[in-house]
Amino acid sequence: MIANRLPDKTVERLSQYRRSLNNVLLQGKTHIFSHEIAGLLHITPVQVRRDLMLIGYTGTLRRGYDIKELINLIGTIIDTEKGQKVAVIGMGNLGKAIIHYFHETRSKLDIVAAFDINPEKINKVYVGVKCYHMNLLEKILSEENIAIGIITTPPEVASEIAVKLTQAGIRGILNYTPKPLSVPDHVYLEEYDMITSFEKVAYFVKYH
Amino acid sequence: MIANRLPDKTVERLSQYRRSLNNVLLQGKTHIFSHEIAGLLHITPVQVRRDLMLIGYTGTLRRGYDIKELINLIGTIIDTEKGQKVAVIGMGNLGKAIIHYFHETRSKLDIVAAFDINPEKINKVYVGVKCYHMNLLEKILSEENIAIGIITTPPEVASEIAVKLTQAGIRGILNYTPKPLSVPDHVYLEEYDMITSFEKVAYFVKYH
DNA sequence: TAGATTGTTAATCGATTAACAATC
DNA sequence: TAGATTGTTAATCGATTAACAATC
Repeated sequence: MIANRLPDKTVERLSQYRRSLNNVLLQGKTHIFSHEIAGLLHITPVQVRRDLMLIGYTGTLRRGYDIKELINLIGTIIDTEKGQKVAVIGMGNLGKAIIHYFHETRSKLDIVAAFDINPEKINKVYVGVKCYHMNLLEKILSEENIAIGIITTPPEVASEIAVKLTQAGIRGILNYTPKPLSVPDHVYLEEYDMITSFEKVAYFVKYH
Repeated sequence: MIANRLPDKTVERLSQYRRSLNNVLLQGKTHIFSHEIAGLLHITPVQVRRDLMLIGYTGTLRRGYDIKELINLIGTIIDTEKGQKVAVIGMGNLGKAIIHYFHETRSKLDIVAAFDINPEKINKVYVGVKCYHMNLLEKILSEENIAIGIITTPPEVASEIAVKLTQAGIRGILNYTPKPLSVPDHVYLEEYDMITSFEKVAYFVKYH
C-alpha cells in the first residue's frame, strides 16, 4: 500500500472524488482534468492534484486522469478486501435515515444489524436490516464480527453504549448524539453534533 | 460586541460549552474550573481557557468561571435577539430527525416550516412543524422571513433548491445531501456528507 | 506560604494555497 | 511552437499546544 496515514481532509475528499467520478463515468467520459474534478466539488484544482499526489496517482498532460483507474485506486485505499460490517444503535428517525442512505449507496460498508429497546421495533426488518433488542448488542457484535458502530440513541445512554461497543471489540464509532464520548486509543472515534452545526450556521449568518 | 469573527472551531466549542454548562447548572453548581469544562468535552483545559479568552470572558483564580454568566455571554455571541427562523426542505427520516432534535433543544433557532413533494405529507404537522408543498417554498420563505434552510432532500434536487433558497433571500444553508453546492458569497454554506463520514471511519479503522 | 489556577504569548502542527519547473 | 496541464516545493494560513508569568 502507498502513502500511509493520509491527512484527514484528504481522506474525506477522496471519498467525494470517488462518488463524483462514478457519476461522470456513467456519462461516458473516460478521462478527466484536475480542474474538472475541482469544479464538481467546488474546490481548487491544486488541491485535487495535491491529494492525488499523496496517493501516488499520476495522470497525463494531454488527457488528465483515467477515471476508472482513479476510482479503483481510491477503492484500494478506503475499502477493505471483504468489506466491513456496521451496526446502527438506535432505530429512530436518524437511524432509519442512515440505513436508508447505505441502502442506496452500494459500498463496501455493510449494515448488518440495528438495535433498539422499543418492543415494537424489535425483530422488524427495515430496508433489509433487522432490528435486535439492545440486550443482544454484545452477543451479535462479537458473533458477526462487526467493526463499526453508529450511535443514534438519545444522548443519555450514549456513554454506556460506547462502553459496550468497546467491550464487544468494535474498532470505530460514529457518534451522532450530542454527548461527547471518550474511548480507548485503539478505537477510532468520530463525532458529529447536529445542534452544534445549526448554531454554527446561526453564528456565521448573524455576522455576515 | 466583543471579538468579532471567532475561529470556526471556537464557535463549535462554544455551542458545546453552553449545552454542557446548562447540564452542570441543573446539578446545582454555580462555578466551574477550566479543567472541569475540559473534562466534559474531552479536550484540554488550555483550549477552554483560550476560547474564553477569545470571547473576552475572565474567571477568578479561586472559583474559576461563573457558569450562569458564561452561559449568558455565549448566548449573546451565538444567538440573535429575536431568534432566527429555520426551514427544513425534505421531510424524510433525516428531516424528521432534525425537527425532533430541535423540539427537544430549546434554542433561539425556530423551525417554522418544512417542505416536501409527497402529497401524503403536505399539510401534516410533525412535532409542531407544518409541511408545505415545495411549490410554496419561495412564497413562505419570503413571507416568514426565514434565515436558514436545511436541505435533506434527495441529492438530485439539492442544487435546484439551493438556487430557490438563495433567490428567496436565505442567509445560511446547511446541506445534508452528498451533492456539493455552490452559493453566492452572501450566503453562508455548511455541508455535511454522511457517506464521507462513514468512509472516513472505515479508512481510519483499516489502518489502525 | 505553597499549590492551584488563570490569561496570554510563542512554538508547533496540519492544511491550503502560491509559485513554478517540466512536458506534451 | 504556444498553451494547457501536471507534479511538487515553498509560503501562508488556521488551529492546537507548550510554556510561563501573575495571582489568590
